Amino acid sequence: MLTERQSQILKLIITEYIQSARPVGSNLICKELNCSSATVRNEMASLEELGLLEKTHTSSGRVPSEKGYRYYVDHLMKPKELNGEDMLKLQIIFNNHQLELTDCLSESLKLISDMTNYTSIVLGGASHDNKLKEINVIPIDTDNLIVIVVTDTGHVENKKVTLKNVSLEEIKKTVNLINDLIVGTPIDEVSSKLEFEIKPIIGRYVKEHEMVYNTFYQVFKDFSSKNINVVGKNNILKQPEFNNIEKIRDIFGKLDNNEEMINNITEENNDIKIYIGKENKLDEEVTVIKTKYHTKDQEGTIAIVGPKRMDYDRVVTLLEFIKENIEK
Amino acid sequence: MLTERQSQILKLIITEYIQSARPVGSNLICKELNCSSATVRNEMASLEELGLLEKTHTSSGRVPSEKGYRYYVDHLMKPKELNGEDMLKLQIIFNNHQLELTDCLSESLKLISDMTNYTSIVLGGASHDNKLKEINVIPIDTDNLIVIVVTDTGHVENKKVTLKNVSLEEIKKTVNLINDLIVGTPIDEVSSKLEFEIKPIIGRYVKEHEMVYNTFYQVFKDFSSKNINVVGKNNILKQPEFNNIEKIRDIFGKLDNNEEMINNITEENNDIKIYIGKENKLDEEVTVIKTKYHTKDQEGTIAIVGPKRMDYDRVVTLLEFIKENIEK
DNA sequence: TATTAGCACTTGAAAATTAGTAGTGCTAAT
DNA sequence: ATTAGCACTACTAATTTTCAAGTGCTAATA
Repeated sequence: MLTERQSQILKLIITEYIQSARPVGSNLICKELNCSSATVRNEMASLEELGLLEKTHTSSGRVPSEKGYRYYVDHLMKPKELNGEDMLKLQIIFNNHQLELTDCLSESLKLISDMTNYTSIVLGGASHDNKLKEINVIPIDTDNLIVIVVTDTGHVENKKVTLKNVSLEEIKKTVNLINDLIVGTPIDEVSSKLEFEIKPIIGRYVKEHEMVYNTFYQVFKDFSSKNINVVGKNNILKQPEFNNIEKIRDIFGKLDNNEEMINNITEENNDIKIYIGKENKLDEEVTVIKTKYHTKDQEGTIAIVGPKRMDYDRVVTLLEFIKENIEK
Repeated sequence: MLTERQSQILKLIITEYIQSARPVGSNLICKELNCSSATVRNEMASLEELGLLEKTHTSSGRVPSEKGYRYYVDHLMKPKELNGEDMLKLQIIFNNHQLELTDCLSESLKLISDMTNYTSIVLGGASHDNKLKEINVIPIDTDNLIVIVVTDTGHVENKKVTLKNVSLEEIKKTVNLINDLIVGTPIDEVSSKLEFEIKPIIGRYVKEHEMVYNTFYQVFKDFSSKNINVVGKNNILKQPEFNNIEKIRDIFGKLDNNEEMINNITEENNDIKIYIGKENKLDEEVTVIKTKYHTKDQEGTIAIVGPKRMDYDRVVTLLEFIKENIEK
């Protein structure tokens, strides 16, 4: 456990470093406390001993270690009041009822991204209790048709499919079967229902049943897959830690790899969670702050990615605010 | 007009510079020609006089000027045979008939982007002679419904709209009217037909006709707007001309600004056009090679963006190949 | 016992110097 | 018309110098 003064010093160093990005020396700290720089140096040495601070070289000021950030986040940081101006801008987005939820999220995270110069991610998908409302087919020509799938929350997905040698009538039959038998089913159970309830039946009615089944199966599979939106990628270039091409290429490569992102960013926890450096799966150089959100329509993850030297309390407050606002 | 030897030298310098990215000296050239470096130097001086070459400093080798590239492109470059391996990879994409045209384009340009380390852009929109096939509404709850618009080529767009105090019956009436009166209309004439043929009529049937009209008007307006896809943005980071953060920020900022991109990239010419440096509206530092494509479903622009020191003949050949393949 | 003044020492960053090299233009000879 | 030869230029990379920021330790102090 840290003494009161050690806590103060650690906190000062971290907040200072967060905004200056330069190692913090004892002189700066001792002005804030009523003691000499020598005293501060002694304390700094202890904090370094504890693994909470680091030096960049023997005679440099101190920089927080990952453990230091972790301690700050767990014990020292106190939630910041949301700046009135920021709140106002966000509220304007939330109050625009024209916007669909996903757009609303993207817009507000874009705003946050611009305000903070971090990168945001919106990862969304149909909610688990989203139910199939209806499916519909529209023939285009003899071989091609559009399948449209609608959920009870108004999410629509469409796909153009090619079905050769299958009569429109057979397709309509299949569609009717689906509409009769599995409408109302939660979207992520549709695939199995399709397999166990529809597949055995259409064999009797439909000549090319294997092909038809596969087509619909594919449509639903695409439907339930997640979508991802990475917002304000360029803002991160303003961070001094991304000042060389190697790092930029590296992080941009990762941010652009949707599959990897979905795997690494998806969050199952409903609280705001903070993953510092090695704690996150995306990149050792960054911190990811994220949370799961869910509304009646939809659920997913919103995340902010920035350098470890991140304005933790501000980001947490902003994410909390967004989460609250979209969930109602 | 250049002498034969001047042409040779200019061409050698440009091709060499394109692949080395370093100023080209007289020694390198004289080995290719049967003459001394001094002779080459004299010729280089003339070419510089003509504005086709430049020096980076008094005693440096030569670098092509924009005018030099232009001369190369207009007079010196001869179309390259498409490399067998490249062609094979592209053909695999084109032969995958599962893919919709837009995806096919995006995939092949992604491939080109990875092969060349330039950035590609697919700018697409419904073709002018795309026709409205049908519209459809699906009610979600009392206030919300989904409008689905389908064209004869299988392009589908949907939008969730909120219509308070409007009965489902009234909406259905409007939909039927649209389906009766303007199905078959080219998509970019729909808006005006909506205004002059539907608007006057629904006033009689529908109580909140103003609101209903506006809703549908908005849906079609969204539908006909263009979409843009910038592919392989990160590859351009491998180009030595983008080796400082400023330039990266600058070009990425531009590439991310969709509106600006649509304005600056859209090409109306059916040939492959080359815009070098100041000739293009996107960025002085780059060259844009682009062409308009049109298939029966769709038309738009495909473009490649790279440094002025671009592998012109290769890119032209690749673009030509893609254009040919998608247009059939 | 905790704090602090003071000083020697370390290191990196920036500026200045040096050395080397790739290339030029010009002149005079072929 | 071409070319050998040479003086000259300016960049690049390496090295050195200078400077400031900051440390750790010791000894004095409250």
